[in-house]
Amino acid sequence: MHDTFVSNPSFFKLDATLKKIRNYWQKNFDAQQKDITVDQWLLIENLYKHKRITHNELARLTSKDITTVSRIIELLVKKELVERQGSTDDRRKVFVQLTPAGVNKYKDVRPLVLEMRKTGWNNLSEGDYNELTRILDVIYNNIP
Amino acid sequence: MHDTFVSNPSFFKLDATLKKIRNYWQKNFDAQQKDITVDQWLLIENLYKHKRITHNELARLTSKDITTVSRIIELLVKKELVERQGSTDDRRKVFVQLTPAGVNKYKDVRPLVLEMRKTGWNNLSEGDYNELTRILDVIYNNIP
DNA sequence: TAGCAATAGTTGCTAGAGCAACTATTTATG
DNA sequence: CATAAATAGTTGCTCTAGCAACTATTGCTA
Repeated sequence: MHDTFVSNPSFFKLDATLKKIRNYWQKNFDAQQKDITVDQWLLIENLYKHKRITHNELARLTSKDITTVSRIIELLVKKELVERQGSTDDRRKVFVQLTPAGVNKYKDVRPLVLEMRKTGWNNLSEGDYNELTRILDVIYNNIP
Repeated sequence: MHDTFVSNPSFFKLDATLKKIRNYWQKNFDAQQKDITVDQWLLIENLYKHKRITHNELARLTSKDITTVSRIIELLVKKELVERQGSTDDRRKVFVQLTPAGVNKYKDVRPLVLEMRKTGWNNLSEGDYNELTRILDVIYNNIP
């Protein structure tokens, strides 16, 4: 591993790519008046999958800070897409789940998301996808 | 390209990896009292390379919004690591360059950055690096 | 059982991201 | 030459990120 390799700012390329994706998603959300942000979507997606979970689990699933999750949930509650329910057996916990409107939002936005993912993966094979996954996993696990 | 492939949230993995890297960098900066953020570092690195450039060019080089660059520069000016100079031939432009203290900061932080990059690339080959670069480039260019 | 540590969540703070609206200047076009 | 269009940058706004400090509750342990 020679120096040019090490000094090459791969970090930057990751950041640039992610920003471009995020931007593209947000512009499409806005253009189709979906009235959500990309991160709000990520939470909705996870809530649809897991039905009823705590802030903590949601944070872990989304790789987000608990404080960030707390605030995004707050916005989603205001939009009446999500509701909170204090746990009865452990009164520290707060469960979160989609409202019927939240479920509708998921179903409404989902096709657009699939379409955008397809656009991103254009000209790439499943092997490429596996490679990317593998490399990112190694990097992730390299970092203490 | 079957559905599991398309629906797989690669976006999420990119985001998670980047956050982990960014976090690791920041923690090391803090632990060694470098007194900068990761994005402030990215600007310093670019200013060291390009000596004297405008906000606009800096934004393009770093894939950052001009407004964001403007604000980061402001913080760096407060820290006396960077100085601004209005252009004389085009009075809309503002040139930015490192102060001597800024150059010292670059030289002080640089070894730590190289070390951290090495950590991230542990167990990966130059081929992996090329693959990652290639795939991210394709994704980047797929997006309008 | 009393007291302390651990856990779940919230609030305050600083910083980065990006859009919209604005000023100031330069360039293009009539 | 005058006016419009384009460009560089700043400011205000909302949202996300993450740290520190805080409350409330639960679990552990002497």
